[in-house]
Amino acid sequence: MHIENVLLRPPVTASDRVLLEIQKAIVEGSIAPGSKMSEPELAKRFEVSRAPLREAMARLERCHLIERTPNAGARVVTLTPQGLLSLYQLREELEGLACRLAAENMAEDEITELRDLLNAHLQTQRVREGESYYQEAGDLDFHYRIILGSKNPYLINILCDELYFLVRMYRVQLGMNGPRVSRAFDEHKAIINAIANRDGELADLLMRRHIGASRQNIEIQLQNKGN
Amino acid sequence: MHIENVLLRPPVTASDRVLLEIQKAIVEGSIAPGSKMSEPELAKRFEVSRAPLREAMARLERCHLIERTPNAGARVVTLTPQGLLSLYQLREELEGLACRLAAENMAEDEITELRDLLNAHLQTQRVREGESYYQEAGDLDFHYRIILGSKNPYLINILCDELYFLVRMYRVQLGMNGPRVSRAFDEHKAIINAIANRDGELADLLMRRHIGASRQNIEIQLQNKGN
DNA sequence: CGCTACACAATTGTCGACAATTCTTGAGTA
DNA sequence: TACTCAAGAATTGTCGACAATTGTGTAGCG
Repeated sequence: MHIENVLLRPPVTASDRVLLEIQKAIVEGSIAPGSKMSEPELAKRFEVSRAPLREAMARLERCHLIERTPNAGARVVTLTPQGLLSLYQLREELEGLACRLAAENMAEDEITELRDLLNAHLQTQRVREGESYYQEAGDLDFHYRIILGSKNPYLINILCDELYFLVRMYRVQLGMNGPRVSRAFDEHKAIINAIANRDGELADLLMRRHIGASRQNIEIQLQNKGN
Repeated sequence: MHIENVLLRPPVTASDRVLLEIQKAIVEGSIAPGSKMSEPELAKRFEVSRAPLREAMARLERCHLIERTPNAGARVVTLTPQGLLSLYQLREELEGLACRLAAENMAEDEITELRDLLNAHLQTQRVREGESYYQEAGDLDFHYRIILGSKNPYLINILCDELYFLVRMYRVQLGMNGPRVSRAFDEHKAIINAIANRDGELADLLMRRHIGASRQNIEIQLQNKGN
């Protein structure tokens, strides 16, 4: 049920397929941060020509997973405290806006679905206590739906296609499975209520806090790792 | 003095050159909104192979100037009231954030330069009353510097590389040269003062208003055109 | 007359090879 | 020993041709 790629079509072309594979590899760290992305090497490894590979790399750059310099090649991004801060500053603002717009624009049945989703996640969460993947998937699902509910195509594009892979990369590589889980559920519930009441201002505020708390959580992990 | 492409390198490669040419053509309307972007045709017209052309088109999609569908090709975007609204909703939020961050992070000499810039524009504005190009360039220059002053790389990328070409496209194709010019200068001045006083909250608010006013201005033009 | 299905044309996606640029290595010199 | 510079190797950028897919027009059928 996890919405993997919102605006990205099902991998119809070879470039799409390679993109998904490399995205996964980078997010999960099996291609190490900072490592060089050699076109001949990757082309051979994923069994495609360099043409679709380069197309995929262009899209990897678009979602900030790699950095290219002309005539010199590309490297996987490295995770830094400053980068995390910059990313979450943006997320707070953008997802706050998304919430406000969702409170105005979401259809009633979309809100109902969102509620059902949260309940379903609460069930699986109790059963599979601590399995961080499901929890992460559930959280992303929740955020995705609200973002889509904003009905603002540019906002959707930026958050779902360009920023969220990096968010996932930070989470996955820092191993997010702390005690924040149950609190996050409560926060999600409050946000849904605000949206259902069409209180955009409150939904905005709650989402900003929610993301702010999430950032603090990750910052702690990052500092622990640094020491 | 007009900062054309902030993060885009000088056109070192053929793909870069073609990108700049097509960007200009689309923004200025010499390639009509909604028209089909035929790869063979464009490749011949701009005297490159299809490889760099496709790379350029990938980047055009990134800044929302064209829309691609796999195996079917690309079309130039069409300007709509909804699109304008979505775009400016985002801009308000993002440039507000940029202002707040700029108030925190801009160096003193950067602020001084910004002041000088505004004064210089005021001079040329008096001389060349009504020449909308300079006025538009001046306005963009102002916004660019503040965005850069935020020191948030993701924010800079989104605004300068992905959204601003569309903003320009709306302005240029709707012929923005109304009576808003002098008011805009005053608003710019107030924003600079807030930044210089390190009052991020006020700078944020003023920028949101400034952009909101700009949106209303364009909306009027768009409605006039619709009738 | 309208609809479906097939074949053809045109366009997009992919491939392998060549050109241009950058990185590396090692010789030479101060 | 440290530095400069040049030649070689490797990588990226570009090209032209082929494969795969989509759109179109036409013929056939209901």
